[in-house]
Formats: sequence, C-alpha cells, structure tokens
Amino acid sequence: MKITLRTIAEESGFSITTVSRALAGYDDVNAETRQHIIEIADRLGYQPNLTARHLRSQQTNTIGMIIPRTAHFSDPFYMELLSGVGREASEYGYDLLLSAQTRSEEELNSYRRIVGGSRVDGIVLARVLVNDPRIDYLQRQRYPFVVFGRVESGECPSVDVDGTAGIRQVIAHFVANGHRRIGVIRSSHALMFTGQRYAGYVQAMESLGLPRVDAYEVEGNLTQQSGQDAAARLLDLPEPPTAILAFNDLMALGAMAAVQQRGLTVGADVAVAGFDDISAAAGATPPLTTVRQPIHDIGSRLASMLIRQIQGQPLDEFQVLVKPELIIRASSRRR
Amino acid sequence: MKITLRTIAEESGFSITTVSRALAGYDDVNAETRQHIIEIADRLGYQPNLTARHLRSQQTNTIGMIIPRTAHFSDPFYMELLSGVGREASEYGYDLLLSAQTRSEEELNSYRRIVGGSRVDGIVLARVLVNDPRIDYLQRQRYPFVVFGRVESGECPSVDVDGTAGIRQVIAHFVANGHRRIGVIRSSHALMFTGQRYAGYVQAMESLGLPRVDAYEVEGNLTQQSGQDAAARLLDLPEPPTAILAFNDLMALGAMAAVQQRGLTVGADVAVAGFDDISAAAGATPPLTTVRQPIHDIGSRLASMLIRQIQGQPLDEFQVLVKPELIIRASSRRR
DNA sequence: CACAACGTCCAAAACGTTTTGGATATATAT
DNA sequence: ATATATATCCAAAACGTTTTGGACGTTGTG
Repeated sequence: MKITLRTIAEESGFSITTVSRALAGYDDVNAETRQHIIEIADRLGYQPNLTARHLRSQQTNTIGMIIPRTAHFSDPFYMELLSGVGREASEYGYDLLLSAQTRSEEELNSYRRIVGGSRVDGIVLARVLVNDPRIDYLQRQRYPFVVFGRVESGECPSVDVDGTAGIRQVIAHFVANGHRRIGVIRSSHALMFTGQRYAGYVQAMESLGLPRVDAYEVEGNLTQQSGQDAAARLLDLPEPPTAILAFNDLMALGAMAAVQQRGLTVGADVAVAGFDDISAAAGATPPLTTVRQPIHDIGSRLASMLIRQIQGQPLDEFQVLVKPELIIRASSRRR
Repeated sequence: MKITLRTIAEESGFSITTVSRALAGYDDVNAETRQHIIEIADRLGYQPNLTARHLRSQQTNTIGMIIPRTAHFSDPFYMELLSGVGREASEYGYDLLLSAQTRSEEELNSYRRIVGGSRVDGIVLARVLVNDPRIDYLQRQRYPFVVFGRVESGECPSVDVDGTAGIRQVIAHFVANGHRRIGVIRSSHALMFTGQRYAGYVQAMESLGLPRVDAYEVEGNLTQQSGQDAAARLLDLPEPPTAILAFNDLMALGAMAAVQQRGLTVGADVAVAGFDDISAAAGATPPLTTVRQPIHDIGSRLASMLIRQIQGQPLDEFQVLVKPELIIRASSRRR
C-alpha cells in the first residue's frame, strides 16, 4: 500500500497540511509535533510522490537531452557530452531525462512533447543546424535552454569551440610537415559548425597560398562508415591527397581504415587528422591527431549554465568560446 | 500562456471531459465535435501536460537507471549499456531517466527517492553486489526491475554473461600460448560477477594442472588507474607473471600501460587480456584480447524485458544466460 | 481590561489530467 | 402509447502534493 501524506495524517491525528509543513521544515509547527510526524514518516518509509510535487510546484528538477536518431545513440560525442551534463546535473540535485528519436522527422515533435508537456525544466541542445527549428521553437516558448555550438540569430546561452581556429591549426600542421595536397572530409553544411570549420580550411589554404581543389572536398555524415567511404573516394583520385582532414574523429577513424585497407601506412603515406578528441582517438592505431574539444567539460559547463538560468541566477558568461587545442599524434607524423 | 484542456474547453464551448475524450479518441464524441476540438487544439498548439497525466494515470512511461558515483559517469561500460537501453526504450515510446550519485553511501536513497516517488515505471540494475540491498529493496516494494548479472536469491528477470566460461577460455588461450605464470587482476568480491569470473580462473588453473600463486592475485576497482597500479605490483615481483588477465577491459588497458611503462612489449613480453570488449579495446595499441559481452545488445534486451514486464506481458525468457566470446587480438599474441 | 502579537494548526484551492457514473435527447422496438 | 436502446455530452472525483488565508487560543503590552 502506498504511503502518502494522508496516511501519515491519519496515523498522527494531524492534518495533511501540518504533516506536509512539518516535513518541509516550516517553522509554524510545534517542535514536538514535528518530531512525532517525522518519526511516523520514517517508520512507514514515506517517500513523497515526485510526480504530484512536480505538478503542484510546476517544476521537475530535471533537465532534458534529446538524442537524434541520425546520431546513433552510441555516438561517442553524445556519450561524452551526456556524461558531462549528467555529472554536473547530479551535483545540483537534478536528474537527466533522455529521449531518443525513432524517426528524425519527428525530432521537433519530441521537443514539443517534452517541453510543452513540462516534462523537464530546461534543455541542452547540441549539433545545431543552420536555421534550427528547435531553437526557434524554444525561443518562442521562452523555454530555458543552452546550446553546444553557436547560434546565428538571437541571444541564447551557449558554449562553443572555435572550430575555425582549430582547423587552421591542423592545416598549418599538415603544411609544415610538407603536405600540399590536402583532402577534406567535411560534414553537411546544414550543420552550424560545418561553416566555422570550413571557414578555417578556406582561410588556412588562402593564407598559405595553396589552391583549393574541388575534388579534394567530400562530404560525410559524421559516422565512421561515411568517413571510410569518403576517404576511399579521395584515395581513388588519379592524384590522391597525401593528407586527409576529417571534420570529426569518427570520420577520421573511418578514413584511417580506408587508408590501411589500401595497404598504405597512416602517418607515413597519408596523414590523417580529426576533430573532437573522443576517447577512442588516443587509443587508435596509430593514435589520431585531432583538435581537442573538452566535450565532457563543456557538458558540465552547459548543465551548470542551464540550471543557473532555470533558478533565475545571473550567468557570469553568456556566450562562452573555448579555444581548442591541436593534439598531434602519430597519424600525422612522418616516420 | 499555458494551453490546457480548460483553454480548449472554453474556446470550443465543450466541457473539459469532452475535450479530453475527443483528443484521446473515444467514440462517445460526435465526429463533428471531435473535428472542431482537434482543429482548435492544433491551432493553439496544445500539448498535454505529462506530469499531470502521469499523476492521474499512475504511470510515467519512463524507465530509470541509476549510475553509481563509484563508476565515474563516463565509464564506457555504463555508456554502452545506457546506449542499448535507451535505444530500445525509445522503440517502445519510453523515455529514460538517469540519475547519478553524488555520494555512494546515498545510492540506496536514490532508489528510494526515484522508485518510492513513482518517478519511473521500472528500473534497470547493473553491477550487482553479492548481497545487494537494492535488490532487496526493489523486491520488497514489488517494483518492476531487471538485472544485468545474476542474483543469488529469489527470482527476477535478468540477463547475464557466463563469466566463468569466459575466463576459462582466456586462461586456456594463455596456456596454449606457452604461458605458465599467470597474474590476475580481479575485482572486489563484493561484486557478484567477480565470484563467477574467479571461479573460471580457479577451474581453469586446476584442470590445466597449474598452481595458483597468492602473489599473482591482486585486486583493482575496475578503473584504468587501478589496473595500472595492480599490474605494477605484479611486474615488480621477483618472478613476474608473463601473462596478465584483468576482470574488465579498463583495468586491462591500465595493465598494458604499466607493461609499456617498463619498456616491455605487450604481447611479446607480457600477454594481457581483459573482459567486456568495450569499444576502446579494439582500438587500443596493441588491440586488446578480451572476452566480449555484447553490452549494447544486452541493454536492449533488458529494456524490452523490463517494459514487457511493466505492461504485464509474459516474458518469453526469464533468466537469460549469454555465452561470451573470446576475442583474440595482438595483446596476447607472441610475435 | 482591551488589543496586538504570536504560536500552532487546518480547510480548501490549486496544479492538469483521466475516469466514473450518470444526464439528456433522440431513435427504435414492442 | 410505453419501454428500451443509442448517441452525445458533462459534473465531479481522483491522483498527491504545496500554498493561501485564516482560525483559534495563549501570551504580552499599554
């Protein structure tokens, strides 16, 4: 049988109100009464019904994250982000509600359902699109949210990594190692960060006086398989690139596989670099050169920004820009 | 302003009841009326308040997972499990509530809070302890739950991997490769699976006629660092083992680091093997020999068992035992 | 003595749903 | 004509909590 406030009220002879207030620590209840009530609550193992509390108080002490189906649930990027968000949320006593999409067209519906349904107090958004309907929606609803990435229009709290600077460093590193034919596996231009990283590529090539060859530019969808396919196309060119830069690590790992499949040696024959520094990057064979974004820390940061916002506290920084760090490993070093 | 059933009721001139029933698809509402109500609901962008619905219907369409603080939130084991559970839950239209512990003594309190507070409809449990208070609690509460692992007493739906058989295979593999001095980095005996894996070790050593040396047996706490420390102790012995078996991959990776730190070559000088086959295992240098448990699939399986149980459907299998597979990679191959 | 202040308590409303048990009017069967 | 079935609707209760606004008796102050 469920133990509710009513049970304790009946057991103790006081009203539901008094029981509630006694347990909540209000000071308009006699010390003895409180003692008595607490004792009964403990004995019966009372646990407040959180759903009822949430309904009444209109907040859930929960933050939400929606994982797009396109990203396959086990995408390490999301996993690391999740881990950072979850860790920090727990620090504030918040739970984390995860919702995964079955179909990507329905992604916005998920937001409507969760947000409109007051399931959570705020939302963490990642992988922003160029005209992201989710952001429009959340802004119109005046719903608390934070963004991993940059948002063109309007103000919203965000943490972003300077992808332009990151990619410039990679190209400079390639060129310093004597590479001139540089292939790039970029992501879809629908994604916000693609533009930034692509700008880094363009700037670096121009400032280093290298021509951009159309055939050296291919697109992947951020998965390892797509990286492998894209790299295969590059390597099949009559004059293939000697260095390949992928816009994320997963695609870079795929590219390494493609290189190795052709009997070439990553590093010696073809340099490969990625972006993210997911944990698999350091462990790869050979270890992958990459631009580190501290995803876990960014997740924590986002969670704390979101929760402060929910609680109406002022944010010390509104839009944070993190400098990424180039991590040079064997995948881009000539022997 | 919040759009509720009341708003639509006022706007349409019908009662809250009728609006609710119209939207829910009951057939005791006139077709025209329903049309009208749906039209208004769409126009206003009505989203049912899920908290209220949950309170009234006494179910949340959510399953829970509590991540112990001891496991560091980003433990790849939990991440893969999570990914499997989340994927399958979304297939059934369930969300996933994650709660992380700030302090491990409070873990049981978390269960009390979430379960007693009716926050979720059921719970997935992992890393079972030998006399696990969580299981006692959930059984007493008659709360739906499923377990990754084995439970000594009582019946509860579970999926487990035959750790005994897995470890036996590893030892047999070591011995077939000529190893006789085998070190083992085991986990705490407080964990249920430790007993099973340890039994595999004992059985294999006995059946192969090898003596068990106390000094070759050390304990770690499943983290990479502890594996490294434990392996260091083994390697510092006057007659160090030539093969090291860790009870999970993270510790095995730590052990590889310890071996390499001493200037020895993993595989050639010291063989290393782990258990789990987390994704980092294949990518490690050298790739790690390990016993694969299909964690992601097990997660999916658990989620579907749990949800069927919640929905009162019969389970086709109550206690599933998965045969693990030995994956031989370079970390245990002599050159 | 009157009045205010204080300490302790509680009934009722509210949060937004879903479900129960009819009410009412119309159509059909006897 | 009456009785019965059917179609459509709704008021009220319920889920379990928190908060509001005040009741009531006691104590202190002038």
